Amino acid sequence: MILDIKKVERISKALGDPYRLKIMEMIKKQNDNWMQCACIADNIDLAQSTISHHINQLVDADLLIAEKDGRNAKYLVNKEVVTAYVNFLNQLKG
Amino acid sequence: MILDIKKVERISKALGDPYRLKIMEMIKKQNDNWMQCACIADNIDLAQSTISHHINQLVDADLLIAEKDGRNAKYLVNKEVVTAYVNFLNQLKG
DNA sequence: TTTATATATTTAAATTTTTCGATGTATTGT
DNA sequence: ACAATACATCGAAAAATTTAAATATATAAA
Repeated sequence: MILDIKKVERISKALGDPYRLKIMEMIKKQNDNWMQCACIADNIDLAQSTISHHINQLVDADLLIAEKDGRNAKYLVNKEVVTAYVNFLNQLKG
Repeated sequence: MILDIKKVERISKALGDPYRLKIMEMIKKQNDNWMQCACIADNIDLAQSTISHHINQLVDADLLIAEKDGRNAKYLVNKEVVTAYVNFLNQLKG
């Protein structure tokens, strides 16, 4: 998968915030890489609407895959996109 | 080299801007990876002070290594930091 | 030494992002 | 049907970022 430059910008911007980085790391640490929204909110000291906004940015950047499960939301790290982003970065090394 | 989370944030933020991404790509494309500030300014339609500000953010994040050469400034992609950033990202895949 | 050149810094305005409270929507449980 | 739960969206204030003009600094050239 090859990312266009606008996508690289979105991904970078999404990763350029301490709370969003924390969210990514929390989800990574789950055994199956899945995490429920409510559990994320339990571990971050921000208003629910603010957390929702942050998660949205990660999903918009395709760093997270969102799935609805009844009234819950679950999130998974999108490995394919992380790999594509890494490939872009490796290019920068020439 | 292992980056702390604050550094990862700075690097991500530095890469989260179209002009800064363009600067990184321009420098990468040079045969020896070096590029003069004036040459960068020639290729980007922003005020000189704005470009200086953008370059500063890339240097602050250690994505670029700056070197003074008389009254000129030259910049080099810091491969070691890019590699460390890539390592952090690969971790996110679990 | 005076002038020109290359880059950095300061200041302030414009824009974007972050944040939260309030409200909306959809789903589950009683 | 009604209340409770989980998450999303809206609107507005606060904070951070981007931008450029003006100015400063440092080096080179005449």
